[in-house]
Amino acid sequence: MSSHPSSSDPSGSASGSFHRLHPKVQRWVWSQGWKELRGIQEVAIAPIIGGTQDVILSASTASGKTEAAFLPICSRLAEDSGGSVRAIYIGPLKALINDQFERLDGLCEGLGIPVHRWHGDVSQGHKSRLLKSPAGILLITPESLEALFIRQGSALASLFSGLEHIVIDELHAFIGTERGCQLRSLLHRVELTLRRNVPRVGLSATLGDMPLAAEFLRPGAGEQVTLCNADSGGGELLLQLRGYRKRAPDVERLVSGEESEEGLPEDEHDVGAHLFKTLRGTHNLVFANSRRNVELYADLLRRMCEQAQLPNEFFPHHGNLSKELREEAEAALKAKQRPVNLVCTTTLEMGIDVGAVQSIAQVGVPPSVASLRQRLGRSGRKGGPAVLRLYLQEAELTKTSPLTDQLRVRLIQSVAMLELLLTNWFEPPASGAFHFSTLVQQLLSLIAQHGGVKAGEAFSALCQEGPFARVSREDFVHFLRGLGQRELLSQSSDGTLLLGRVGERIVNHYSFYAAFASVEEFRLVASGRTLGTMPIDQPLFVGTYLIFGGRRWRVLAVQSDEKVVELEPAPSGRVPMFEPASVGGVHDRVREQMRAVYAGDGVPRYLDARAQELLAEARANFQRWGLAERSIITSGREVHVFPWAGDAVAHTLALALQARGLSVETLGAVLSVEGMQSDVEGALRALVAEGPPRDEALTRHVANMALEKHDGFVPEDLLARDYAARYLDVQGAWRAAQRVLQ
DNA sequence: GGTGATCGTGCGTAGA
Repeated sequence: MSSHPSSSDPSGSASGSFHRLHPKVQRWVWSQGWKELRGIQEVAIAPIIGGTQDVILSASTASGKTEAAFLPICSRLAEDSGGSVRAIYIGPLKALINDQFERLDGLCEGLGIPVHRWHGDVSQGHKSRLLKSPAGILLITPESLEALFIRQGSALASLFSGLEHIVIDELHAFIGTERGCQLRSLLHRVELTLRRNVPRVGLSATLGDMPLAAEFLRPGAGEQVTLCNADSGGGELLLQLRGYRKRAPDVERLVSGEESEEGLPEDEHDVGAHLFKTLRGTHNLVFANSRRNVELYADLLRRMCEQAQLPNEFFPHHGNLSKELREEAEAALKAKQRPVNLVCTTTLEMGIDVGAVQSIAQVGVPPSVASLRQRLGRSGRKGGPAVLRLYLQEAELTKTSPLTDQLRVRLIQSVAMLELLLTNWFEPPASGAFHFSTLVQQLLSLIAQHGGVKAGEAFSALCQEGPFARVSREDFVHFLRGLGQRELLSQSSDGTLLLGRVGERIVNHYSFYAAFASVEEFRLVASGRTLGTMPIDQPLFVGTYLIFGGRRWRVLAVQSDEKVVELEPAPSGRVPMFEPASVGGVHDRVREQMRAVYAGDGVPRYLDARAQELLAEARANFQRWGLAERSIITSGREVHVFPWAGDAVAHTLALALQARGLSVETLGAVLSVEGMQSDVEGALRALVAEGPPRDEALTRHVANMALEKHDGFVPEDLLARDYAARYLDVQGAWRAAQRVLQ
């Protein structure tokens, strides 16, 4: 082992937890040349090394959270790590597992602790070796753990017999999702199999609501979870919001399919020109909201490099690009040997470490304050300020401009979100769903694991004590009957639940292991090289142009059976015509803040001159329509209702008006209703008088409620309840109706 | 003069 620096010995650190680590682990720390343990590593030792507590480690990106969890865990395993798998690490991404495997292997090698990784890209040979002589640490995805339950159900108890720790990385990515629900169920089923609890450690960078995260980590006993928080606190933030005017679309040009000389409208050029000027020569991330915009800007910026006779510095990065193209881009950014900018979707919000970047650019309305915060965390490490530039386009106004353009809702929503970001508020994760789709999966998986289960046992394992605690016994019986009718289940003469004909088929296909739904995608190939995949929902013709991988292509052939599109390089690409006002579920707080921005007169210092103009226009139009005093206005044949509340309230209100025979369109912040204002007011008054509407009265008007993977098997009434819990807010809508009428 | 509405994650086995 290497030298022991005496003056800056890690054992000299303040709280002195270092000495509790195993001597070999201490030696590894010295060998790394670390002067001291990081804050989170220091505080994590005591609660984890005891081997009995559930722990959440919350600290910023690249703060050494993995080591914080595994220095104490490895200390416990250093003398003996055999007999069975002794610690499980669960990661949301294969790439993250590969990263952590490299890091952990270095630590564990000298300790004689075997480290195994297990996911879809790991060879059968490695997997069978672990099954033959299980030991040490297992790094695995939730899906592969699911596969273990189904394929190795009877061997699981011995495989995990001596399990002492379960570590969950990127905990926040699981909270409130189908995948997170699946994970909770799997963790619970591990403990049922072993007939004892196994301490859990959750790792995360951004956990706003710690009690909620703790309850997710250990359902029913969240208050007993030890919270270790070592965030350095908010550093300096440099912020700018840049406004742009977008010309009204030239219909003639759009109809004829003709494009401006450079193939793009000038508006994108303005944003692109500023991005090019400010970012080139350094390392930055550009978040562009959709894969389509990522491709658009990556292509534009690459061509600007060409024009300036520079080597390309801009690369696209999104989930449909092939692994090779993504890894090339990530490696180039991480290496920092030459200037590299990645134009990306949410792919670079979390996960693998690409190192700190100079700045973050956000093009278009951010999806949420929470994701903005996460994105910001990628810049300004090592003491420097975090830099965020937000680019926003608003349409040039004409006599017929729609109300949302007149009110500059994109700009105002972005200002509202930045204001909330500055007060340190961000959206809590979704909660309240029943997750019936994942209950289908977990029930079938439980049956496959044991070869069959009694209904009472299944209810107790999954609902009573498991993650589906909100499902009553009565509902469960109804649910089982529905699955029986659809041949997912059958029942033996002694009442044991078995897989039915359909159940057998879906469980035995590998696509069963994931809890989330996926769309059918085409593979894009150019001269034998796979560029990536793309969901294609409309017919593609030979000769069609498209942009992908940051370049322009022409379709040569479409092979529908093989789901392959063959491409050749092309000089021009199609451009999107419209940009949605916002994406995803906007929170109540954001819309309340928007109203405050409209009604106020302060001008945030981070607005550039054009953005200030647009803000002034928005406020003038807000006043002109009298929206400070009222929330219903009539324009032409449309009545506009402003509930100043989030998407759940707006959606509920729209359904309630539809239930009264009105034709309603939801445009984010505004509901547009066809008809007379008096009719709309009458409907709202009736709604207020009758009290909060019942779910069933509203979901009747929803065309498609089956949105999750196995929803098609769930009885209609249960599905409606799940839909209402996820997407509606009846109390909020009732209060909003009262406010609107005031 | 008026469309369209996000992103991302994952996978076993047999047989050639």
